[in-house]
Amino acid sequence: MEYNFKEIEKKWRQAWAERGTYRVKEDAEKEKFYVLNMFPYPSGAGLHVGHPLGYIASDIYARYKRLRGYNVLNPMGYDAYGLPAEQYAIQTGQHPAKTTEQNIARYREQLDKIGFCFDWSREVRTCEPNYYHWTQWAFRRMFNSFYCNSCQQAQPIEKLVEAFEQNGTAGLDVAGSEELNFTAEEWKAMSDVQQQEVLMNYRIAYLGETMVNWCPQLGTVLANDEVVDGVSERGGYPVVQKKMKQWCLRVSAYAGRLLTGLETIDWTDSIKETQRNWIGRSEGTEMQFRVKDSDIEFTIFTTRADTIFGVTFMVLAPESELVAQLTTPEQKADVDAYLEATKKRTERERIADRKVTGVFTGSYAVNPFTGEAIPIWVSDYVLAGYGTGAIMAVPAHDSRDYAFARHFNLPIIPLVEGADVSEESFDAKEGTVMNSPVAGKETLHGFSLNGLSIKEAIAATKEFVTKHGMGRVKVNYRLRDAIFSRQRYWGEPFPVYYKNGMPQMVPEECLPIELPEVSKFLPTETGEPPLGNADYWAWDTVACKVVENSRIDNISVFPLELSTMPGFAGSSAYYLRYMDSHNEKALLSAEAADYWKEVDLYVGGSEHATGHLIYSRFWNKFLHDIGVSKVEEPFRKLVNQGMIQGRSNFVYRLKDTNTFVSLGLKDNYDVTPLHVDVNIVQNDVLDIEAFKAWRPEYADAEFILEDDKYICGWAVEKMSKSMYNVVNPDMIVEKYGADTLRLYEMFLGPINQSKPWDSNGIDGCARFLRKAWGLFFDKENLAVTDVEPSKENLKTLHKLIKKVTEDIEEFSYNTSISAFMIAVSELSSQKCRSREVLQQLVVLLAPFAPHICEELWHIMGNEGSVCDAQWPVFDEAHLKEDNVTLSVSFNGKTRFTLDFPTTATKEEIEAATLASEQTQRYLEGMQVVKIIVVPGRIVNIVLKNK
RNA sequence: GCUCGAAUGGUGGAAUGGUAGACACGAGGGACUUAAAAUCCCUUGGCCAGUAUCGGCUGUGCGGGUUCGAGUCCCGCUUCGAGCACCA
Repeated sequence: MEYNFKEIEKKWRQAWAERGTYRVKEDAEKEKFYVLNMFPYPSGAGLHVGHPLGYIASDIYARYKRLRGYNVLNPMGYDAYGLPAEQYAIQTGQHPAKTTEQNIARYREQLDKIGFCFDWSREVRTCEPNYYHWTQWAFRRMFNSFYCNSCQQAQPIEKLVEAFEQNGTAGLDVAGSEELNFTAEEWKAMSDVQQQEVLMNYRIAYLGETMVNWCPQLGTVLANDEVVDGVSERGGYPVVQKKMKQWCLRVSAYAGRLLTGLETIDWTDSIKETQRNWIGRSEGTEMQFRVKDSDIEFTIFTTRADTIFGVTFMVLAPESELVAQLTTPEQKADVDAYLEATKKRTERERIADRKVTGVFTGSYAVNPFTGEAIPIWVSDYVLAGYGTGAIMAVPAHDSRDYAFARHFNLPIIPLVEGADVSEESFDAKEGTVMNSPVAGKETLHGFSLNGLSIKEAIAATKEFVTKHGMGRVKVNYRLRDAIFSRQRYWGEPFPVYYKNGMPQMVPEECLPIELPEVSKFLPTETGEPPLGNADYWAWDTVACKVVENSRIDNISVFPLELSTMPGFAGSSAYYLRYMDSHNEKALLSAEAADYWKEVDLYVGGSEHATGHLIYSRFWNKFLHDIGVSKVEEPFRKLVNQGMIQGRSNFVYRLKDTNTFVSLGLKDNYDVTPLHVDVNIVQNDVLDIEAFKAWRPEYADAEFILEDDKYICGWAVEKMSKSMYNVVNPDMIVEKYGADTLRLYEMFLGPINQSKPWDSNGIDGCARFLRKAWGLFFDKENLAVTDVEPSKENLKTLHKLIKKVTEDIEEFSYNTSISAFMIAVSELSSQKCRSREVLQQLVVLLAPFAPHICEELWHIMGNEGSVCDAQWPVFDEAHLKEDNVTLSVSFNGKTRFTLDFPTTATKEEIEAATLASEQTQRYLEGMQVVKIIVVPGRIVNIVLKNK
């Protein structure tokens, strides 16, 4: 019987949908397993063959786990808010909701053809009110929370108010934007607005005036991970630094937990390392410096407290408030000019030309250890946002300080024995300390580091500084708070209105605040975000609710927040929502959270390492703190699928003609390479008729062929429309079937590796499925019978069970497919007819090729679905043989093989090997030093000359 | 500059320290066919020898080392990829 994949796949697609085969419910009887894919942004271009790679890999795992008896949750949805739909709206006037709807429909159609076991009843879309209700809800809770450093947890803001009323800031260890100090009396004396402003300093979601990445072309601010090399990630437009009032999330408060949490999860080292870099923990010392002839004191941060004796100048960031305080009248003009100049330079320019610039303030600091005066400079190589925005400069042992000292002719004092600082600084943290202090100089309490190793010196200085109240040990993180506002239309609206200039949360029971309709999607004439175009009273749902619940008489005097939330808002807790996606009362029920807990396997691209994967860990930790999420870390195991690149094809046109030269001959002519649609090229051979029909200008093209064929050139490039190298999964499904596509995508190589898509090898997988199908039939009839399986049959089967089970657990799908190919060809040559063996083969193959296996399962007369079969049990006994063949080596070089009974002991093998005729030939004139027997593998005889 | 990862035939890629190149593609040869497609069989890292005899050498980016034995472990490089990058 012919393998008719079109009919089979259509039939089972429908049957699975009708029967709800992939619906899951919480089931206390069964152990749960949660498989998740990073949900896609539905772009207008549809899916290309790269997108399903991860989905197929996780689908195989989900199906496998189900066959092993787990209750598997494998949901899917859409990250539906995003810039492309909005930009399309600006250009065409088409509402983003409509574009998004259409794109989702297309995605769904494509996804359905591949045979995934998604439970679509749990689908979420981030742009739907019943979903973003909970995004707004979480934001609201963050606004009403602060982070307690001593208990490492988010807590309700009321607790903080209570503390202020009793003791002011005394004894508090909480995360804040700035360090504030006030007494309970001072707190009580504050006006309502003043108190609100103080609280804003501590809220986890807060409105803060910070330096932001402003992208004028996009008309919006961007988060740090959305800016690459000083331009926007989307569109590549320039980004400038600008001080603006923006919503922020206090991610930095969670830096410590984000870092230590990495140790508890099963992710690749490279992603963990990337996150560690991004979090950027650095342990150092904060030290106070007094300004000479002044009461002013300021604090610096250093990881190299040991280099205190080599400080020859101090540097302030241009943005630092100290600059104005410390600049002397004589220097004021110079400093002002410098500040003006740095303000004009964008981030990009600062990165591009690292010129050494700076200016002297005219003031001096006092070295707390030696009493020496040290000049204080201003330079933009010191960043305001990190540490305290001020540093002690040690040119001998820091390359940046060194460059600065050289440029401005400042002294350089080496502090490490043998370090040569005549050409460059010595930055390494190894060696023995000297000149600390310089011989004969007096220091505070006679403090000296001379003779210690650098590590010892760092520790000694820390201890001394702490003991004498000169500073404290401090851990700094590079991780910044996330900027959470975007001046865009197509995003979640904030549940916020303003009263007396201070933001107020819309009451919880009024959520969700729905996105209003607008007349146009651009900023307003007064420069407000697009939401400013909404007819104010068109926010009727919002307005009415606010009026009712807050008993506000006239809403129009209380402006609404016009920014929307960024892309990562909706994607930060979607994995929780899948657990209970129809719940209207809560983000999810406690029962659902208790049952599903966390994602056991998360599959997606590594490009989200510093974006989504940080934000959602943060978000989950917050939700964990308030009791919604049951676990500290949301994603237990993470697998990163590689990117599928495009493999472009080229034709070579003779200059100024319509004649094309085949690849092998092109060097003899003057030719221009042109991209050609990969879909009219097979195995690099151009389909000439299709080429002529491709474009009108090629209709009468002529060709210079080799071997009667036109061979195309190729290159690996990004998969994109303009390179004509996009391959759609639909086309592959049409031509070969979904099962072949699934197998081939997995056979391409390890899933975590990036590789170009190349349709060349797909025939091999198609052939394999036809051969597998052929095992079950004799011409037109089912050939499977109840005969006893032969020993060979069982051996082949159990070899396969072992290999496939191990490989799936390790996501090594390409090797398990190889194992299937071997098994099928063995069973085929064994003429296996055994129902027992073939049925187990079907179950093993079902995760990879579900349609064909479901069909075979039913043809063999089984009830139900192959999805609910039992995973075959491996039995070692079937692999045992009477004889084992061992290779015999001399000095590690294999010479011949010998057969031994399986039961032979090491000693018997040794003796028999030595006695054998073949061995004797090699022993002539040699002496046996020793014999190594590795059971089942090798016998190695070590020889030397007599 | 720092951190992490990788390097194996014409191609994608296999190899718990134990016969390197599984499996697949491509290529070459053959069978069937009027022919093509499909299918099946053989060969396929390189060099040499040989086909009456199932043979030899070499080979996993480069240079060392550990080991009876290294693609695999250790040290030092080269190249490529990824992340961070004036973070004190």
